[in-house]
Amino acid sequence: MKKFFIGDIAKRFGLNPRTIRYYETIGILPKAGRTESGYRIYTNETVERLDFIIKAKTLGLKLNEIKEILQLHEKGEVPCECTKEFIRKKISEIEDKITSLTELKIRLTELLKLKKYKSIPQFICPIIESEKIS
Amino acid sequence: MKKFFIGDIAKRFGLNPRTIRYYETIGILPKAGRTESGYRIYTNETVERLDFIIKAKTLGLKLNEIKEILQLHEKGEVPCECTKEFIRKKISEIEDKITSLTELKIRLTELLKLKKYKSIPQFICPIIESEKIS
DNA sequence: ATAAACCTTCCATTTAGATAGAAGGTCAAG
DNA sequence: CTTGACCTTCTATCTAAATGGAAGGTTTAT
Repeated sequence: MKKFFIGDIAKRFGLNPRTIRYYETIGILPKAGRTESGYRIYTNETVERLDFIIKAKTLGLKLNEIKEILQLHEKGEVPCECTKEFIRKKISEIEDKITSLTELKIRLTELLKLKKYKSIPQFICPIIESEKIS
Repeated sequence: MKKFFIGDIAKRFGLNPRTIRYYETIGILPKAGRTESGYRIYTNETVERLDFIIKAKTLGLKLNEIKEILQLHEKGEVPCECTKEFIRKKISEIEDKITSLTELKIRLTELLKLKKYKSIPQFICPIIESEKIS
């Protein structure tokens, strides 16, 4: 089996080698094997794990959520229920964010439409201060 | 004119006194006057400034953006153009965020609908790995 | 054999916006 | 006059996810 150094892996995933070491220190990547001189060597197993991590991140999971899933996996459990729970929570957070961003956008757009700023000299910025905060 | 201590102001705005000192250190609040014993004393001017800051924050401006606006104001300029620019940028950011959150939500929702996880034993979590990453 | 390009660890810094602890001085009410 | 609730500064910590620098050892290609 071909051995990979950290730079090979980093390049393959477009990551900084430091990031991969960081993942090891926070425990979402297993401790890498070492060459005689102390260099980390990686096998396909780690590559697959990293692939998993990146997909999960793309889905919006946080590193500590990914860690929980991986820990279930280590214990021999199929983490799908856990993952589903994270995903449900994530969807709900996303909905909340979309709602408040949409409201904010409406407010900001209305602010931009205002024309008569000049008449209120005691304000720092009439755009902001003439806003009716809900 | 009544003098206010930092706690009065903090209470009025629902802030931690530390936050108000923090705002002073980062330069979005002016250096407060002091009593003989060194206590910060606040006047209506600071109260108005803080009110401005909180409204701007509610609009989604970052503290360093607020600082820029305030610096324009100090220089005697009406910062509305600057504010409008921030607001335009903010709206555009919001639109981007809404777009990607919406896409993410669709993907996550589809993942939750999958039923046949068990058939793929070599995966860490089939929900995540059977995902087709764009 | 030597230089470039790696790798290692340790410690610190980044962003953003605060918040916490400690040690000590002050103010106000009873 | 004392007690509790303030206030001060200084330094450190938090989240999240890395990234940077320094000092030093290793590999690889020429």
